[in-house]
Amino acid sequence: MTEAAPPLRRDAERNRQLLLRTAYDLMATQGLDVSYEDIARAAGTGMGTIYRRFPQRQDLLDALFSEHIDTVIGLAEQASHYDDAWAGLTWFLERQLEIEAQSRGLGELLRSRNQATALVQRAHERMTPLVADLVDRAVRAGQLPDGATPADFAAVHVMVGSVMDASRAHTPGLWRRALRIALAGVRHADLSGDQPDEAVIDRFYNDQT
Amino acid sequence: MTEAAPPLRRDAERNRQLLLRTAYDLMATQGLDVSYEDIARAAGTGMGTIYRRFPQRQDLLDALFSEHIDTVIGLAEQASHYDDAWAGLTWFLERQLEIEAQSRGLGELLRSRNQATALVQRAHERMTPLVADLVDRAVRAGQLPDGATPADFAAVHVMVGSVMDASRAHTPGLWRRALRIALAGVRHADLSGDQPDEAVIDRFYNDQT
DNA sequence: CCAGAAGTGGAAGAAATCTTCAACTTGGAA
DNA sequence: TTCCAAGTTGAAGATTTCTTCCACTTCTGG
Repeated sequence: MTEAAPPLRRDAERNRQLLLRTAYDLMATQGLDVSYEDIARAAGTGMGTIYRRFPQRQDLLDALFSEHIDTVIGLAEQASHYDDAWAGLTWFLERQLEIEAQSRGLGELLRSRNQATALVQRAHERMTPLVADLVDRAVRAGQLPDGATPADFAAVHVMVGSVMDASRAHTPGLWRRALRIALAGVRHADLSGDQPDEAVIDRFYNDQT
Repeated sequence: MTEAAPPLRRDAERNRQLLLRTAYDLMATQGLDVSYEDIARAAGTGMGTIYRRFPQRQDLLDALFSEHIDTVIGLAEQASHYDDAWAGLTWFLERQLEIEAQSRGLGELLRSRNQATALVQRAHERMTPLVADLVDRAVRAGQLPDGATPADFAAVHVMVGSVMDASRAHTPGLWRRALRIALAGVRHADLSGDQPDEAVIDRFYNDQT
């Protein structure tokens, strides 16, 4: 498999952590597209240091967000164990969006306005079946209208996220209201026509634009 | 007031039209951030020509989109004359989004993911009171729950737009389903808590990020 | 304490856009 | 037909961000 990387020198490891913390903070408020120069300056290191440690932006994103993404996957797993499928769905969406509300960067990653990393792709592969099962059960239990699909919940996710992005700076809680609207919507809308298939979800979260 | 600009020479006017058509087409598929170089190349002119005619990007956007924006304002006015307020609201949103579906650039402008021009600002100033009146009437008629606000419709607009952006390339009609969801949502959600005031709308559409 | 491997800094090259401008071309009034 | 104001072109400078590289510094094992 992959070679075990030799451990970093003490000072190098300290710098690595410093860069990660700094990058995380900057991305929490400014989104994923913070320049390496800004991160290095804020961390007080040179450009060379961040490039040596994270040659590809991908490497930085993975290091920054993989555990958060695992957390979200964990939420989906927890939700899938709910007896009440609708309760599971709403609980999961709300938790996931709360996490995204903490960090603009993480939100962008999970909703992939920008770079869809392998990390995120795997996360969606794991979560989609879980959500699909919940949707299925909710439909059978009469909690959702016939024709509701997992793609509708991807849409809810993206929709609420867009409100979050547009209002984060001035009305941080507004996304909860949007979530109430969107969730009430999937329950009450007529979703019988032309259901989007599951492939739509992938494309949805991989908007290369 | 402003001096009447002398009319352009025939060939210059031809070039101007050519640039406008080219820019419109490019922005319809790629969004507002097309480079001047791309536009000039596609139109077959030099860089200097586009800069001479539209020194600020603002000038180009105004020339490109002002009539479309007037069209949308006209839709809001028509809608405001509906006796059935709910029918007016849904008709307006659907028409507006159909127009945005034709052109990614126009959608970005109307939802101001990017530059909020004076043009768009004025448009919102004109449309907001009209929508507010419709929402008011719909609430009084029992077509919308107490607590529904104009800002909720701004949210619906942005939400459906985000689905449109994420799916335009592969599932062009998906936004209609999202619109059904969002509209069913505002009718059925509990909107009694902490209403966003109207100032939220402006900020919403002026996301400076 | 020392040698050398590991790590660092920041200037400099590369690439992509934006913007200007001086030499050249063209339309149209007289 | 002539002339010149208006218009055009595309190369070149300015900016911004990305990326590399090497002289210099700092750890750490022996």
